[in-house]
Amino acid sequence: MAVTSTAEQGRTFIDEGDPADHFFNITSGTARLFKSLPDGRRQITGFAGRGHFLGLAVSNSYAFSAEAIEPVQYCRFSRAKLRMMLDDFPALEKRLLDVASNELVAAQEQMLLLGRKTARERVASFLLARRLESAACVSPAVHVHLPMTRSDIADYLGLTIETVSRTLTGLKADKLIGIPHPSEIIILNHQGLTAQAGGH
Amino acid sequence: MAVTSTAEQGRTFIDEGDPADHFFNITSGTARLFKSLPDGRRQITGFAGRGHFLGLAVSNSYAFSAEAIEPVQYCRFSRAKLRMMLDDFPALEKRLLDVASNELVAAQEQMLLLGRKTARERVASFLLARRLESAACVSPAVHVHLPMTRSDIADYLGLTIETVSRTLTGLKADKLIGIPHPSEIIILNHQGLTAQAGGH
DNA sequence: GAACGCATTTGACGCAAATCAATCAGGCAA
DNA sequence: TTGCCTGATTGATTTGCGTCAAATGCGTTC
Repeated sequence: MAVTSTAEQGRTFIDEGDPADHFFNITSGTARLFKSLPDGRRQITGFAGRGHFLGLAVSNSYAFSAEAIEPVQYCRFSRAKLRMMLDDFPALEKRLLDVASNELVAAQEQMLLLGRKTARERVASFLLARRLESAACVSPAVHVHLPMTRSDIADYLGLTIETVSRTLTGLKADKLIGIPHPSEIIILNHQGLTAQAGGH
Repeated sequence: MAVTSTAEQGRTFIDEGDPADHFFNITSGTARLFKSLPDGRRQITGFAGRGHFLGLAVSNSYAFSAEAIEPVQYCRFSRAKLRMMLDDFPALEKRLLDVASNELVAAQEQMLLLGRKTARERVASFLLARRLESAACVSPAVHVHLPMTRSDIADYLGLTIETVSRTLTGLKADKLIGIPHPSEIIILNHQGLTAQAGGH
Protein backbone atom coordinates (compact mmCIF):
# COMPACT_ATOMS: atom_id res chain seq x y z
CA MET A 1 0.00 0.00 0.00
CA ALA A 2 2.58 2.52 1.13
CA VAL A 3 5.84 1.85 -0.66
CA THR A 4 9.13 3.62 -0.06
CA SER A 5 11.23 4.05 -3.18
CA THR A 6 14.27 5.87 -4.44
CA ALA A 7 14.67 7.71 -7.75
CA GLU A 8 18.29 8.14 -8.79
CA GLN A 9 19.44 11.45 -10.23
CA GLY A 10 17.71 12.32 -13.50
CA ARG A 11 15.00 9.72 -13.09
CA THR A 12 11.43 10.82 -13.97
CA PHE A 13 9.09 9.33 -11.39
CA ILE A 14 5.88 11.18 -12.35
CA ASP A 15 4.87 11.70 -15.98
CA GLU A 16 2.53 14.50 -16.99
CA GLY A 17 -0.61 12.98 -18.49
CA ASP A 18 -0.19 9.54 -16.95
CA PRO A 19 -3.12 8.17 -14.94
CA ALA A 20 -2.84 9.77 -11.50
CA ASP A 21 -3.32 6.73 -9.31
CA HIS A 22 -0.66 7.50 -6.74
CA PHE A 23 0.13 10.08 -4.15
CA PHE A 24 3.72 10.90 -3.15
CA ASN A 25 5.52 12.26 -0.16
CA ILE A 26 9.19 13.13 -0.60
CA THR A 27 11.37 12.07 2.34
CA SER A 28 14.74 13.27 1.02
CA GLY A 29 16.37 14.85 -2.02
CA THR A 30 15.08 17.43 -4.49
CA ALA A 31 12.90 17.04 -7.57
CA ARG A 32 11.93 19.42 -10.33
CA LEU A 33 8.23 19.63 -11.20
CA PHE A 34 7.44 20.74 -14.73
CA LYS A 35 5.02 20.99 -17.61
CA SER A 36 6.09 20.67 -21.23
CA LEU A 37 4.84 21.82 -24.60
CA PRO A 38 4.90 19.42 -27.57
CA ASP A 39 7.89 21.22 -29.12
CA GLY A 40 9.99 20.69 -26.01
CA ARG A 41 9.60 24.03 -24.28
CA ARG A 42 9.47 23.42 -20.56
CA GLN A 43 8.22 25.35 -17.56
CA ILE A 44 9.38 24.23 -14.16
CA THR A 45 6.55 25.01 -11.76
CA GLY A 46 8.51 24.31 -8.63
CA PHE A 47 11.17 22.36 -6.82
CA ALA A 48 10.00 19.78 -4.33
CA GLY A 49 12.11 18.88 -1.31
CA ARG A 50 11.78 16.87 1.87
CA GLY A 51 8.22 16.75 3.17
CA HIS A 52 6.64 17.89 -0.07
CA PHE A 53 3.37 16.23 -1.17
CA LEU A 54 2.83 15.44 -4.84
CA GLY A 55 -0.16 14.27 -6.81
CA LEU A 56 -3.01 16.14 -5.20
CA ALA A 57 -4.80 16.46 -8.55
CA VAL A 58 -8.54 15.88 -8.61
CA SER A 59 -8.45 14.89 -12.26
CA ASN A 60 -7.46 11.39 -13.25
CA SER A 61 -4.11 12.30 -14.78
CA TYR A 62 -1.02 14.08 -13.46
CA ALA A 63 -0.82 17.74 -14.43
CA PHE A 64 2.98 17.79 -14.32
CA SER A 65 6.07 15.60 -14.41
CA ALA A 66 8.55 15.12 -11.59
CA GLU A 67 12.23 14.31 -12.02
CA ALA A 68 14.97 13.78 -9.44
CA ILE A 69 17.66 16.49 -9.40
CA GLU A 70 19.44 14.80 -6.55
CA PRO A 71 18.62 11.21 -5.56
CA VAL A 72 15.07 11.35 -4.23
CA GLN A 73 13.50 9.10 -1.65
CA TYR A 74 9.74 9.08 -1.51
CA CYS A 75 6.80 7.31 -0.01
CA ARG A 76 4.05 6.29 -2.44
CA PHE A 77 0.37 5.55 -1.69
CA SER A 78 -2.43 4.49 -3.97
CA ARG A 79 -5.12 7.13 -4.14
CA ALA A 80 -7.56 4.63 -2.67
CA LYS A 81 -5.27 4.33 0.32
CA LEU A 82 -5.06 8.11 0.56
CA ARG A 83 -8.84 8.34 0.55
CA MET A 84 -9.01 5.80 3.38
CA MET A 85 -6.43 7.69 5.38
CA LEU A 86 -8.32 10.94 4.87
CA ASP A 87 -11.46 9.30 6.24
CA ASP A 88 -9.59 7.91 9.24
CA PHE A 89 -7.60 11.03 10.06
CA PRO A 90 -9.52 14.24 9.42
CA ALA A 91 -6.49 16.18 10.64
CA LEU A 92 -4.61 14.99 7.57
CA GLU A 93 -7.19 16.67 5.38
CA LYS A 94 -6.67 19.94 7.25
CA ARG A 95 -2.96 19.57 6.75
CA LEU A 96 -3.34 18.94 3.02
CA LEU A 97 -5.62 21.95 2.69
CA ASP A 98 -2.98 24.09 4.39
CA VAL A 99 -0.29 22.72 2.11
CA ALA A 100 -2.40 23.35 -1.00
CA SER A 101 -3.24 26.88 0.17
CA ASN A 102 0.41 27.68 0.68
CA GLU A 103 1.33 26.30 -2.70
CA LEU A 104 -1.41 28.40 -4.25
CA VAL A 105 0.04 31.53 -2.68
CA ALA A 106 3.50 30.59 -3.98
CA ALA A 107 2.06 29.93 -7.44
CA GLN A 108 0.47 33.38 -7.50
CA GLU A 109 3.75 34.96 -6.53
CA GLN A 110 5.44 33.04 -9.34
CA MET A 111 2.81 34.26 -11.82
CA LEU A 112 3.69 37.83 -10.83
CA LEU A 113 7.35 37.02 -11.41
CA LEU A 114 6.78 35.34 -14.79
CA GLY A 115 4.29 37.87 -16.08
CA ARG A 116 5.70 41.15 -14.88
CA LYS A 117 9.27 41.02 -13.58
CA THR A 118 12.47 41.74 -15.52
CA ALA A 119 15.25 39.18 -15.81
CA ARG A 120 17.24 40.84 -13.03
CA GLU A 121 14.21 40.96 -10.73
CA ARG A 122 13.47 37.30 -11.40
CA VAL A 123 16.97 36.12 -10.58
CA ALA A 124 17.20 38.29 -7.47
CA SER A 125 13.78 37.05 -6.28
CA PHE A 126 14.86 33.48 -6.92
CA LEU A 127 18.03 33.78 -4.86
CA LEU A 128 16.16 35.40 -1.97
CA ALA A 129 13.46 32.72 -2.03
CA ARG A 130 16.11 30.00 -2.07
CA ARG A 131 17.81 31.61 0.87
CA LEU A 132 14.56 31.62 2.86
CA GLU A 133 13.95 27.96 2.13
CA SER A 134 17.38 26.87 3.28
CA ALA A 135 17.35 29.27 6.22
CA ALA A 136 16.64 26.41 8.58
CA CYS A 137 19.94 24.76 7.66
CA VAL A 138 23.16 26.75 7.86
CA SER A 139 23.35 29.60 10.34
CA PRO A 140 24.81 32.51 8.41
CA ALA A 141 22.57 31.47 5.52
CA VAL A 142 23.95 34.19 3.29
CA HIS A 143 25.26 31.08 1.57
CA VAL A 144 22.77 29.71 -0.97
CA HIS A 145 23.16 26.28 -2.47
CA LEU A 146 21.67 25.64 -5.93
CA PRO A 147 21.22 21.90 -6.49
CA MET A 148 19.72 22.53 -9.94
CA THR A 149 21.45 23.44 -13.21
CA ARG A 150 21.28 26.81 -15.01
CA SER A 151 18.88 25.15 -17.40
CA ASP A 152 16.52 24.35 -14.53
CA ILE A 153 16.75 27.88 -13.16
CA ALA A 154 16.04 29.27 -16.63
CA ASP A 155 13.01 27.03 -17.10
CA TYR A 156 11.77 28.00 -13.64
CA LEU A 157 12.15 31.75 -14.24
CA GLY A 158 10.94 31.80 -17.84
CA LEU A 159 14.36 32.84 -19.16
CA THR A 160 17.21 31.23 -21.12
CA ILE A 161 20.40 29.71 -19.68
CA GLU A 162 22.42 32.57 -21.15
CA THR A 163 20.28 35.27 -19.55
CA VAL A 164 20.44 33.57 -16.15
CA SER A 165 24.22 33.33 -16.41
CA ARG A 166 24.64 36.92 -17.58
CA THR A 167 22.32 38.21 -14.87
CA LEU A 168 24.18 36.36 -12.13
CA THR A 169 27.44 37.78 -13.50
CA GLY A 170 25.85 41.24 -13.44
CA LEU A 171 24.74 40.89 -9.82
CA LYS A 172 28.24 39.76 -8.95
CA ALA A 173 29.75 42.77 -10.77
CA ASP A 174 27.50 44.99 -8.63
CA LYS A 175 28.89 43.31 -5.50
CA LEU A 176 25.45 42.06 -4.48
CA ILE A 177 26.47 38.38 -4.61
CA GLY A 178 29.54 36.20 -4.81
CA ILE A 179 29.85 33.07 -6.96
CA PRO A 180 32.57 30.83 -5.52
CA HIS A 181 31.17 27.92 -7.52
CA PRO A 182 28.34 27.77 -10.10
CA SER A 183 26.16 25.95 -7.58
CA GLU A 184 27.09 28.11 -4.59
CA ILE A 185 25.99 31.72 -4.28
CA ILE A 186 26.86 34.06 -1.45
CA ILE A 187 24.55 36.96 -0.78
CA LEU A 188 26.88 39.87 0.00
CA ASN A 189 24.29 42.63 0.20
CA HIS A 190 20.92 41.34 1.25
CA GLN A 191 19.22 44.72 1.28
CA GLY A 192 20.60 45.63 -2.11
CA LEU A 193 19.50 42.32 -3.58
CA THR A 194 16.01 42.79 -2.15
CA ALA A 195 15.84 46.18 -3.84
CA GLN A 196 16.65 44.48 -7.15
CA ALA A 197 13.94 41.87 -6.65
CA GLY A 198 11.06 44.18 -7.44
CA GLY A 199 10.71 45.38 -3.87
CA HIS A 200 7.86 43.21 -2.84
CA MET B 1 -21.50 35.99 10.94
CA ALA B 2 -22.30 35.28 7.33
CA VAL B 3 -23.01 38.54 5.55
CA THR B 4 -24.19 38.93 1.98
CA SER B 5 -22.83 42.03 0.24
CA THR B 6 -22.55 43.61 -3.16
CA ALA B 7 -19.50 45.30 -4.66
CA GLU B 8 -20.36 47.68 -7.49
CA GLN B 9 -18.24 47.72 -10.62
CA GLY B 10 -14.65 48.78 -9.97
CA ARG B 11 -14.90 48.31 -6.23
CA THR B 12 -11.93 46.60 -4.50
CA PHE B 13 -13.32 44.29 -1.86
CA ILE B 14 -10.10 42.44 -0.92
CA ASP B 15 -6.80 44.28 -0.51
CA GLU B 16 -3.49 42.45 -0.85
CA GLY B 17 -1.63 42.66 2.45
CA ASP B 18 -4.66 43.42 4.60
CA PRO B 19 -5.30 41.13 7.59
CA ALA B 20 -7.04 38.06 6.18
CA ASP B 21 -9.87 37.71 8.66
CA HIS B 22 -12.61 36.86 6.19
CA PHE B 23 -13.50 34.18 3.73
CA PHE B 24 -15.60 34.90 0.62
CA ASN B 25 -17.89 33.03 -1.68
CA ILE B 26 -18.99 34.80 -4.86
CA THR B 27 -22.67 34.31 -5.67
CA SER B 28 -22.84 36.40 -8.86
CA GLY B 29 -20.72 38.65 -11.09
CA THR B 30 -17.03 38.52 -11.96
CA ALA B 31 -13.99 39.79 -10.11
CA ARG B 32 -10.35 40.15 -11.07
CA LEU B 33 -7.78 38.77 -8.62
CA PHE B 34 -4.36 40.37 -8.80
CA LYS B 35 -1.01 41.06 -7.21
CA SER B 36 0.83 44.36 -7.65
CA LEU B 37 4.40 45.59 -7.51
CA PRO B 38 5.21 48.89 -5.76
CA ASP B 39 5.69 50.68 -9.10
CA GLY B 40 2.20 49.74 -10.28
CA ARG B 41 2.92 46.73 -12.44
CA ARG B 42 0.07 44.28 -12.00
CA GLN B 43 -0.41 40.58 -12.55
CA ILE B 44 -3.95 39.28 -12.65
CA THR B 45 -3.80 35.74 -11.27
CA GLY B 46 -7.33 34.84 -12.23
CA PHE B 47 -10.92 35.84 -12.73
CA ALA B 48 -13.40 34.69 -10.09
CA GLY B 49 -17.02 34.05 -10.98
CA ARG B 50 -20.13 32.57 -9.38
CA GLY B 51 -19.28 29.87 -6.84
CA HIS B 52 -15.64 30.85 -6.49
CA PHE B 53 -14.09 30.74 -2.99
CA LEU B 54 -11.64 33.48 -1.97
CA GLY B 55 -9.37 33.94 1.01
CA LEU B 56 -8.11 30.43 1.60
CA ALA B 57 -4.69 31.74 2.67
CA VAL B 58 -3.09 30.16 5.70
CA SER B 59 -1.09 33.30 6.43
CA ASN B 60 -2.66 36.18 8.27
CA SER B 61 -2.82 38.56 5.31
CA TYR B 62 -4.38 38.33 1.87
CA ALA B 63 -1.94 37.38 -0.86
CA PHE B 64 -3.91 39.20 -3.58
CA SER B 65 -6.50 41.90 -4.15
CA ALA B 66 -9.98 41.37 -5.60
CA GLU B 67 -11.92 43.94 -7.59
CA ALA B 68 -15.37 43.74 -9.18
CA ILE B 69 -15.37 43.79 -13.00
CA GLU B 70 -19.12 43.47 -13.09
CA PRO B 71 -21.23 44.07 -9.98
CA VAL B 72 -20.31 41.23 -7.62
CA GLN B 73 -22.47 39.65 -4.95
CA TYR B 74 -20.70 37.66 -2.33
CA CYS B 75 -21.16 35.94 0.97
CA ARG B 76 -18.62 36.76 3.66
CA PHE B 77 -17.67 34.71 6.75
CA SER B 78 -15.22 35.41 9.51
CA ARG B 79 -12.40 32.89 9.50
CA ALA B 80 -13.47 31.77 12.98
CA LYS B 81 -16.87 30.97 11.52
CA LEU B 82 -15.20 29.10 8.67
CA ARG B 83 -13.19 27.05 11.14
CA MET B 84 -16.38 26.16 13.01
CA MET B 85 -18.09 25.15 9.80
CA LEU B 86 -15.14 23.00 8.81
CA ASP B 87 -15.37 21.19 12.14
CA ASP B 88 -19.11 20.67 11.76
CA PHE B 89 -19.08 19.61 8.10
CA PRO B 90 -16.04 17.54 7.17
CA ALA B 91 -17.42 17.30 3.64
CA LEU B 92 -16.81 21.02 3.25
CA GLU B 93 -13.14 20.48 3.91
CA LYS B 94 -13.03 17.84 1.17
CA ARG B 95 -14.73 20.26 -1.16
CA LEU B 96 -12.25 23.03 -0.36
CA LEU B 97 -9.34 20.67 -0.90
CA ASP B 98 -10.77 19.78 -4.32
CA VAL B 99 -11.21 23.45 -5.16
CA ALA B 100 -7.68 24.28 -4.08
CA SER B 101 -6.25 21.34 -6.04
CA ASN B 102 -8.04 22.45 -9.17
CA GLU B 103 -6.83 26.00 -8.75
CA LEU B 104 -3.31 24.70 -8.30
CA VAL B 105 -3.52 22.83 -11.60
CA ALA B 106 -4.85 25.97 -13.31
CA ALA B 107 -2.04 28.03 -11.75
CA GLN B 108 0.56 25.61 -13.11
CA GLU B 109 -0.97 25.83 -16.57
CA GLN B 110 -0.83 29.63 -16.30
CA MET B 111 2.84 29.48 -15.29
CA LEU B 112 3.53 27.52 -18.47
CA LEU B 113 1.69 30.19 -20.44
CA LEU B 114 3.48 33.11 -18.76
CA GLY B 115 6.92 31.56 -18.79
CA ARG B 116 7.06 29.86 -22.16
CA LYS B 117 4.30 30.81 -24.59
CA THR B 118 4.42 33.50 -27.28
CA ALA B 119 1.90 36.36 -27.40
CA ARG B 120 -0.17 34.58 -30.03
CA GLU B 121 -0.20 31.34 -28.07
CA ARG B 122 -1.24 33.19 -24.91
CA VAL B 123 -4.17 34.95 -26.54
CA ALA B 124 -5.34 31.80 -28.32
CA SER B 125 -5.09 29.80 -25.08
CA PHE B 126 -7.01 32.50 -23.26
CA LEU B 127 -9.89 32.51 -25.74
CA LEU B 128 -10.14 28.72 -25.67
CA ALA B 129 -10.10 28.66 -21.86
CA ARG B 130 -12.81 31.32 -21.76
CA ARG B 131 -14.89 29.31 -24.18
CA LEU B 132 -14.63 26.24 -21.94
CA GLU B 133 -15.70 28.19 -18.88
CA SER B 134 -18.78 29.63 -20.52
CA ALA B 135 -19.59 26.36 -22.26
CA ALA B 136 -22.34 25.68 -19.75
CA CYS B 137 -24.21 28.81 -20.89
CA VAL B 138 -24.95 29.32 -24.56
CA SER B 139 -25.29 26.23 -26.74
CA PRO B 140 -23.20 26.98 -29.85
CA ALA B 141 -20.58 28.46 -27.50
CA VAL B 142 -18.34 29.47 -30.36
CA HIS B 143 -19.37 32.86 -29.03
CA VAL B 144 -17.06 34.08 -26.24
CA HIS B 145 -17.96 36.99 -24.03
CA LEU B 146 -15.13 39.01 -22.44
CA PRO B 147 -16.44 40.96 -19.44
CA MET B 148 -12.96 42.35 -18.74
CA THR B 149 -11.06 45.15 -20.52
CA ARG B 150 -8.02 44.73 -22.78
CA SER B 151 -5.98 46.01 -19.87
CA ASP B 152 -7.23 43.14 -17.71
CA ILE B 153 -6.49 40.61 -20.43
CA ALA B 154 -3.00 42.07 -20.85
CA ASP B 155 -2.29 41.91 -17.12
CA TYR B 156 -3.58 38.34 -17.02
CA LEU B 157 -1.45 37.19 -19.97
CA GLY B 158 1.71 39.11 -19.07
CA LEU B 159 1.43 41.31 -22.18
CA THR B 160 0.53 44.94 -22.96
CA ILE B 161 -2.84 46.26 -24.13
CA GLU B 162 -1.36 46.97 -27.54
CA THR B 163 0.00 43.48 -28.01
CA VAL B 164 -3.32 41.92 -27.01
CA SER B 165 -5.16 44.13 -29.48
CA ARG B 166 -2.69 43.50 -32.30
CA THR B 167 -2.76 39.75 -31.65
CA LEU B 168 -6.56 39.63 -31.72
CA THR B 169 -6.48 41.58 -34.97
CA GLY B 170 -3.95 39.09 -36.32
CA LEU B 171 -6.10 36.09 -35.38
CA LYS B 172 -9.05 37.80 -37.07
CA ALA B 173 -6.96 38.43 -40.21
CA ASP B 174 -6.22 34.71 -40.26
CA LYS B 175 -9.96 33.99 -40.12
CA LEU B 176 -9.60 32.08 -36.85
CA ILE B 177 -11.90 34.43 -34.94
CA GLY B 178 -14.40 37.19 -35.53
CA ILE B 179 -14.69 40.38 -33.45
CA PRO B 180 -18.21 41.80 -33.81
CA HIS B 181 -17.58 43.91 -30.70
CA PRO B 182 -14.46 44.36 -28.54
CA SER B 183 -16.06 42.32 -25.77
CA GLU B 184 -17.51 39.64 -28.04
CA ILE B 185 -15.33 37.13 -29.85
CA ILE B 186 -16.54 34.43 -32.19
CA ILE B 187 -14.37 31.40 -32.67
CA LEU B 188 -14.56 30.66 -36.39
CA ASN B 189 -11.99 27.88 -36.57
CA HIS B 190 -11.70 26.01 -33.32
CA GLN B 191 -9.14 23.52 -34.54
CA GLY B 192 -6.99 26.24 -36.08
CA LEU B 193 -7.12 28.29 -32.91
CA THR B 194 -6.13 25.24 -30.85
CA ALA B 195 -3.13 24.75 -33.11
CA GLN B 196 -2.09 28.34 -32.39
CA ALA B 197 -2.43 27.86 -28.63
CA GLY B 198 0.75 25.85 -28.28
CA GLY B 199 -1.00 22.56 -28.93
CA HIS B 200 -1.44 21.48 -25.37
C1' DG C 1 -27.08 65.32 -33.17
C1' DA C 2 -22.98 67.65 -31.31
C1' DA C 3 -19.39 67.16 -28.17
C1' DC C 4 -16.92 64.89 -24.77
C1' DG C 5 -14.48 60.92 -22.63
C1' DC C 6 -12.82 56.48 -22.48
C1' DA C 7 -11.45 52.05 -24.55
C1' DT C 8 -9.51 50.17 -28.45
C1' DT C 9 -6.90 50.03 -32.55
C1' DT C 10 -3.10 51.17 -35.50
C1' DG C 11 1.56 52.92 -36.55
C1' DA C 12 6.64 53.96 -35.88
C1' DC C 13 10.49 52.97 -33.28
C1' DG C 14 13.49 51.07 -29.43
C1' DC C 15 15.15 47.70 -26.35
C1' DA C 16 15.51 43.58 -23.27
C1' DA C 17 16.04 39.16 -23.84
C1' DA C 18 16.45 35.35 -27.31
C1' DT C 19 19.28 33.18 -30.58
C1' DC C 20 23.47 31.80 -32.63
C1' DA C 21 28.23 30.90 -31.79
C1' DA C 22 32.57 30.33 -29.49
C1' DT C 23 35.22 29.83 -25.49
C1' DC C 24 36.16 28.41 -20.84
C1' DA C 25 36.24 25.48 -16.59
C1' DG C 26 35.83 21.45 -13.92
C1' DG C 27 35.19 16.41 -13.24
C1' DC C 28 36.43 11.92 -14.76
C1' DA C 29 38.48 8.00 -17.24
C1' DA C 30 42.38 6.12 -19.39
C1' DT D 1 49.21 13.93 -17.11
C1' DT D 2 46.16 14.15 -21.27
C1' DG D 3 41.93 14.23 -23.48
C1' DC D 4 37.09 14.27 -23.39
C1' DC D 5 32.54 15.53 -22.04
C1' DT D 6 29.21 18.33 -19.95
C1' DG D 7 27.78 22.65 -18.05
C1' DA D 8 28.70 27.56 -17.66
C1' DT D 9 30.18 31.83 -19.35
C1' DT D 10 30.92 35.37 -22.71
C1' DG D 11 30.30 37.69 -27.21
C1' DA D 12 27.75 39.20 -31.54
C1' DT D 13 23.49 39.70 -33.62
C1' DT D 14 18.46 39.36 -34.18
C1' DT D 15 13.74 39.86 -32.94
C1' DG D 16 9.27 39.84 -30.50
C1' DC D 17 7.17 42.60 -27.79
C1' DG D 18 7.16 47.06 -25.28
C1' DT D 19 6.97 52.03 -25.53
C1' DC D 20 5.49 56.23 -27.35
C1' DA D 21 2.14 58.51 -30.15
C1' DA D 22 -1.79 59.24 -32.96
C1' DA D 23 -6.24 57.97 -34.77
C1' DT D 24 -10.64 55.66 -34.49
C1' DG D 25 -14.95 54.12 -32.57
C1' DC D 26 -18.58 54.08 -29.38
C1' DG D 27 -21.45 55.11 -25.50
C1' DT D 28 -23.28 59.19 -22.74
C1' DT D 29 -24.74 63.54 -21.73
C1' DC D 30 -26.29 67.88 -22.91
